[in-house]
Amino acid sequence: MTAKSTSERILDVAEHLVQVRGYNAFSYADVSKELGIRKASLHHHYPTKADLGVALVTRYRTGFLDALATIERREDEAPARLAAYVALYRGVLRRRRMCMCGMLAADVATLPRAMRDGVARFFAENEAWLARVLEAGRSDGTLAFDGPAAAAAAFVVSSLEGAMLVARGSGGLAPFDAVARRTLATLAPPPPRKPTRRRSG
Amino acid sequence: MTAKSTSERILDVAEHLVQVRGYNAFSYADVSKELGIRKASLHHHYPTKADLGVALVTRYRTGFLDALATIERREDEAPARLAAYVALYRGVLRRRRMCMCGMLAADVATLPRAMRDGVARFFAENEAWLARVLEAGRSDGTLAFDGPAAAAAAFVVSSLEGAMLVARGSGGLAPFDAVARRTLATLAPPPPRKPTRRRSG
DNA sequence: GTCTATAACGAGATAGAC
DNA sequence: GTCTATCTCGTTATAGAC
Repeated sequence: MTAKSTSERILDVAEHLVQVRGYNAFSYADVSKELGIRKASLHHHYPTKADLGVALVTRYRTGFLDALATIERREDEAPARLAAYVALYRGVLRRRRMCMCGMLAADVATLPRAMRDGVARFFAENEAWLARVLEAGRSDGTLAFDGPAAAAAAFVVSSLEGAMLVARGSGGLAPFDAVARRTLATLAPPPPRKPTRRRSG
Repeated sequence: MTAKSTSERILDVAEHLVQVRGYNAFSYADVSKELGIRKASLHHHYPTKADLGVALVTRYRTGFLDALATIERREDEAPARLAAYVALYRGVLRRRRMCMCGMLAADVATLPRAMRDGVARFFAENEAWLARVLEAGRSDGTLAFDGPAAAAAAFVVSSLEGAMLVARGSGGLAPFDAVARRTLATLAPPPPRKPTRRRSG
């Protein structure tokens, strides 16, 4: 564990600020205060706010890809992979943050093009990964759903992003968990036989 | 149709700006330009931006309640009411906007308390209305789902808000429609008998 | 109710010393 | 790579004439 470079610590602080306040509600001054370093020094690492924003999106997106790869190494079954995917989101919310790209999706009309492209790519990559997992689960019978896997994947991403968004405005983890459980239940295979009318959630 | 008062036209423009850019990315200058009226005049109607923000949330929230009441007058069956509810969201997205309270939910950390309370109330009222519709539908057999109606209602709101959010970043109406259809399918009663394995979505 | 004028502040950004 | 100093602009907000 080498000590973090200044440019990385800038990204850490800026990422947190974007996840909590949004892209347009944080400033170099905020990062400066938090890091105990002057504004001008920040501009040395990221000349413009757009540069910082692009670095932020790129790191977040590739970090997420890494996390997805880790899930695939650790879990073999589709349902376990799905659960780990949900846990990824839950971990963000537990730290009282919103998914950074969900946040940026709200700000999208005000973002430089390179950032917008990064955000779109984040969602595309998430859905592609999920679609693969879902399709595999349907093939081996551990999951069940109708229609294209890509559509089911988009549904999962939307539900989770929406659950985070709404949970921030209302409650916290409990509402998120309820929505997440319901989303996963959508993909569960039907019970073997003789449905004795038991609660599924 | 009486001519709109200036204070209402201010709300119209500000609402649009919030839905597209977010609360922290619009200014009195933007509204001023759009309306052809000086910034100082805006302050006559809404002394501070917080005042404007609170008026914005209140009007949006009560307007939504009116729309829900209209749905209940026009549609008798739970599935039709649900479909009309989804159409409400779709209409917002079709105009290339995001649900204003979904937008404000992203900005929540930067909002004055009165606005936060309004946003929370918006979601609470939406979920309460939906829960009533869902419970009625389950009672008369036009809908089917497990668990408390309130949980299913929260799930619907989250999915739709998330679908709007993600659709803005990626595609447009088509991805939203796909998610909405899938969300509604979650609440559909099982087909009568002999499921001949046909696509449900 | 709308205007001109202006205050007070914070934003993103740059120059140049160390 | 960090600093001080400074610039320019946009922001919210106020005072007071019309």
